[in-house]
Amino acid sequence: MSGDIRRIRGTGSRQTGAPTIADVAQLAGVSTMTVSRVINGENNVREATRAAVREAIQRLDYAPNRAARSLAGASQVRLGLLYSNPSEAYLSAFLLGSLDEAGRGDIQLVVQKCDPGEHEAEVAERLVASGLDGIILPPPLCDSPLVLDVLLAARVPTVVVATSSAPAGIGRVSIDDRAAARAMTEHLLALGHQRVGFITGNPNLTASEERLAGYRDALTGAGLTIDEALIARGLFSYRSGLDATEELLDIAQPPSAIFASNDDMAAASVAVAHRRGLDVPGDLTVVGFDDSTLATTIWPELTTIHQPIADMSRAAVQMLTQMLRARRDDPTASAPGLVLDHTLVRRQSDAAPRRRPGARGR
Amino acid sequence: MSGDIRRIRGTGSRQTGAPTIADVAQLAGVSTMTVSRVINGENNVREATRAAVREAIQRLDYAPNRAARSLAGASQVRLGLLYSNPSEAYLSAFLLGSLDEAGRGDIQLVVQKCDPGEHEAEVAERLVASGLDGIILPPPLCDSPLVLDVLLAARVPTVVVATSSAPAGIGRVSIDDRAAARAMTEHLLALGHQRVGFITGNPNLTASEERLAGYRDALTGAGLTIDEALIARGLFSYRSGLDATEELLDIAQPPSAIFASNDDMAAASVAVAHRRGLDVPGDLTVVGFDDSTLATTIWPELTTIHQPIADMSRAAVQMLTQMLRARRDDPTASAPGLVLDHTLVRRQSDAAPRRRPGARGR
DNA sequence: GAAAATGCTGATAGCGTTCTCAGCCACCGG
DNA sequence: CCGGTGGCTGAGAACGCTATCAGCATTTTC
Repeated sequence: MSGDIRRIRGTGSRQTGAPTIADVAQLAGVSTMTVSRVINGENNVREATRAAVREAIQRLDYAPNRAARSLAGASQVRLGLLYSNPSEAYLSAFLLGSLDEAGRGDIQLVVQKCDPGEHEAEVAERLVASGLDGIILPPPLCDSPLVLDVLLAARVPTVVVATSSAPAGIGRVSIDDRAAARAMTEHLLALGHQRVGFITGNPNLTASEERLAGYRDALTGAGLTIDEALIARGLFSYRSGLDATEELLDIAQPPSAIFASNDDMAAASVAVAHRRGLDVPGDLTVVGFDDSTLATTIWPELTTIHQPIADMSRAAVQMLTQMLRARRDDPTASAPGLVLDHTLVRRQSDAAPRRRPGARGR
Repeated sequence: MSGDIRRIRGTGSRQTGAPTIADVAQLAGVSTMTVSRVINGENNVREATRAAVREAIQRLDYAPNRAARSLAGASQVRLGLLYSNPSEAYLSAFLLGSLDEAGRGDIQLVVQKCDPGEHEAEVAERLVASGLDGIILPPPLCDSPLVLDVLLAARVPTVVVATSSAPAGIGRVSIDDRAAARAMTEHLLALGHQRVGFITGNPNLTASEERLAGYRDALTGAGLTIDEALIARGLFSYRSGLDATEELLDIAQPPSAIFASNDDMAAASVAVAHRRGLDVPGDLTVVGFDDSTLATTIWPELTTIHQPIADMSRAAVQMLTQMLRARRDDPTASAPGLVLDHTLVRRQSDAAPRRRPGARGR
């Protein structure tokens, strides 16, 4: 009877055909309970036993049945994803990543929109009240003190994404915005640009400050003084990018390169440049940040910083489940932080400046 | 004992506190099985009994436990969502709608990307092999014969979205693209435009044909002859829109209005117009289709056809679950079709033509 | 060296629903 | 009046998992 790995099923119509925990237990020569322990990563199982169970799981290609699991009391993990109005491109990448990761575990993702008009705190409260196990906050909500306060008060495990600072007890996934912005600025300086304009992002987001700081770092690092006239305020929106670009190109000594804090605004810079008859990158170099799809749909394609959005949201889901588990064992466990890598993607929107920079308008 | 509606629970830690089917049964004075029958809308329950059960359900505010349900029914529903490369805006709206609907039921959504490079049929086959209960196909895959053939052959219940024709046995959710395009064209004619340019979409999608047909309908309906020079070929992409617009504006008698088959291409038309120094809508009216976020981010905001994307994907999920249920009872059940309403959204990109249309260039 | 603590494992009892099958009743035709 | 038929209902067994608690070695403690 020991060789009976593949049991014959299929007489009863209710059989699903998928292997169950009992099949695994039988193959591994242990009880179902032990298998359950291995699956749930409990630490009171002997290493040898654990290995045998793992092997059996592998061989049978076993996956736990969600329904049974949550029914039996291990309460289906439900994670909330509270978003407001990021760009569509960001949101879809973010959703894809988190969905994928959630699908891997037995995690249910509850996606909730918080419209700009609504009171953020109320929406957050409602979400918490609906009995979620944890919450993921992509930008721009990741920097909303109101929302964070609600979540901290409710003691709901939370992970913020793409912000540079998180309160204690809240997990964080991000890239190093400052280093990335610095690298991009240094790239522009290396091309020979002397006057590099910068368009900031929404001041409510810490990422905006970080990127600006990176820009300043690079200039200072190169021994240049910072001309505040070259720093225009934007809000991450296309529209704000239009205004900021007009502003930058209207100053006495306009920049030969513009570094926008995101691709939407960079696209706006390109649009303004074109409207003014300037060639990009011939007359004006424009670079962005994020590497959203917009970066490759417009012409010329944007040189930008690639931010692994899907990986970040995936990591956020992972981090949150880890936090949940850690918290069950030790309610005072602290929250981790994770910084992922960025890359500078060079495309067609940057070039060395023309010979006599700034001589044009004279 | 009859007054004991609210039972005291909460001693055992596994108790959830929510009323169960047994509570309802007890209150209604029937067995759990009868309650189950009422819940599932089976017709072999006496009307009086049914009413009593309904009443009990109301009083207890009972809601069936999803986990238990799917466990007992062996029917955890898993739906696949196979997408390729629609616009980010479309995808995120689509995901949001379907996720929301899936969350309402106990449905798991498996989202799978089919990259353009890969063989669609293979990806579809792999998806089918992974044991999904049904598949949703948003554009552009909804019009891929290869994918549809695989799904039909595997007899996997499928719903296509935003295509005008579905093979027998495949459900369909869409809007009336033809009527919408006709309405938009009639709107332009009503404004006084005599020469209305049209940019077609990707010829592989039936929606493109439908929109073109609607354009033709309107012109023919108004007693105008159709000038084929006013119809430029596009592919739904921004880039293709640039080329098509150049083409339209270069003909001998250029149009005073351009109707692009989607917003991306309309945005491209606006960009080209601006580059040529034309004011929109002063010198050129530009209208789009879809009402993607792009429509409201660019300047001027686009007059367009609003397509309820999230509602469509929601409806697709609903339809698929209905199909699954119907099929269980009667394997030969046919697939339904559903047409949702569209709306013409008027913004700032359309206006009456200048006095002497076409006299400009002379 | 006995008693108590610890580490690992398994038997059993649920979790809340639906499915199967059997039973009851009323009605029908012969 | 009997067997058959069909409508309605209920008892009990799944469904696949985890919680609980008991049991057995093995240590540790006094």
